[in-house]
Amino acid sequence: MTADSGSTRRRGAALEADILDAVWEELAAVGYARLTMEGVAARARTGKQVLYRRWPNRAQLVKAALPHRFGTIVDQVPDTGELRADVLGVLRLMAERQRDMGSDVVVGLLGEAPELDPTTFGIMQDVTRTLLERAAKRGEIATADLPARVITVPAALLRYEMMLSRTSIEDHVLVEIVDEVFLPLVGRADTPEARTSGGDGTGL
Amino acid sequence: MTADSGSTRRRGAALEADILDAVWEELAAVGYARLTMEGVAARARTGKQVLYRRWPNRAQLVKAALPHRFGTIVDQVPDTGELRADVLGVLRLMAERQRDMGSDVVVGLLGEAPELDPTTFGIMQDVTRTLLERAAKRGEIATADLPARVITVPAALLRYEMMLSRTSIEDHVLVEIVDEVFLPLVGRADTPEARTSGGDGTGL
DNA sequence: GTCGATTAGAGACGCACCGTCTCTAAAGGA
DNA sequence: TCCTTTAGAGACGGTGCGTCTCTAATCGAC
Repeated sequence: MTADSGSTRRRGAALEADILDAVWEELAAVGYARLTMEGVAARARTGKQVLYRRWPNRAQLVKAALPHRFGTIVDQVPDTGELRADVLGVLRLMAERQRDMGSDVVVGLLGEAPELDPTTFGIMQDVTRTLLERAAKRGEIATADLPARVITVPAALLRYEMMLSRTSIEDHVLVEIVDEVFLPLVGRADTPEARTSGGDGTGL
Repeated sequence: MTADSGSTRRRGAALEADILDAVWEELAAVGYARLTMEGVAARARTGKQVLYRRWPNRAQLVKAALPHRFGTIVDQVPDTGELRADVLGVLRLMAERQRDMGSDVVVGLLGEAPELDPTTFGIMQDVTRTLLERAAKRGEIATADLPARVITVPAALLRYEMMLSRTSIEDHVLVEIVDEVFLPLVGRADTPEARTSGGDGTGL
């Protein structure tokens, strides 16, 4: 639906942008599982060869469409002055993205692109570490010097949830991850026993 | 490689068992991504129709092959008298299974079988709860009455790790999940600050 | 033991999509 | 203006899907 580019023949970056838009529309129309190179080419009004000249396969094509649509998450990290709100904000960003792109994209990509992992998934560790360091500087937590395993917990739990559920993630899940797991783990000053019984996590 | 069944025509349960064995061999030979119905049929020396008569698609077929190979995990839950060893034991069981079936099976199944989740994945919550209740009864932890979100943490983190990594999970990852995340969360009596700096988790 | 219902084994079939290849002509730079 | 690049279009062989058809082996009923 990129409106123009009606009659003239597109090239280079402009063509590429149209193609990635088409990927996005195709994703919305049929989902990742039934997205085909031919479908994308048709929607972008171009030939398959044009696609294959740029990306070796479906997974790489879709992977390229994501930042084209979203930009990097690093530019959108919240800074509210409170750790809980920061982490929750980041998780909400992730959930929102997944809602936009359809629930089967992440697991689909993962299944097809073994080499996808490090760049795409490693970023969240840096983001979370940044939030922790800010919180430590504010005195909100004792130290940001936590094991990588702990730092990656919120993103890992959320992504696991995303991969399992075909539907979009409800907000209370994010709240639970933060309040029942992450904050207790990082030892935030004012929530030592926030997790006594089976609360539904919607409080606060 | 089920040895016999050389000349006579198989039927019913015996045939089914041979097919599921063939699935397993095919999985080992080519991995989930390149496993085909035709390949399985050929290896089991039968026709595709025999497969389709029993399972509607590849995902269901493979899903059926897993318990045929492994049995249910519920029958193998360890009971060592110590929470840490119990949880670690269960995680090792999961990791071992994944090592056996190939790293791409879980994510592959997940991508193709939306309806797979609840039965297959929900079991770990009950297992972990059982371990916690035993520990509580022993007085090792204050209470087993923890939020579901916390109880599912170890299995969730491990499965996330399994889905990301193409290779098999190293044992120190399991140790980290238990020592740096799970035990601190359930508030085990004797490990209040086991998580000061970036320990490698191999201790003990 | 014979008969009838079931279903295994084998393969052909049309279909969808893959990834490659070829060709013409439009675009853009020198 | 010419020349290089490459878009747009489609054909191609190949693979695997899921369906369908046919023969004959097997099993249960009697």
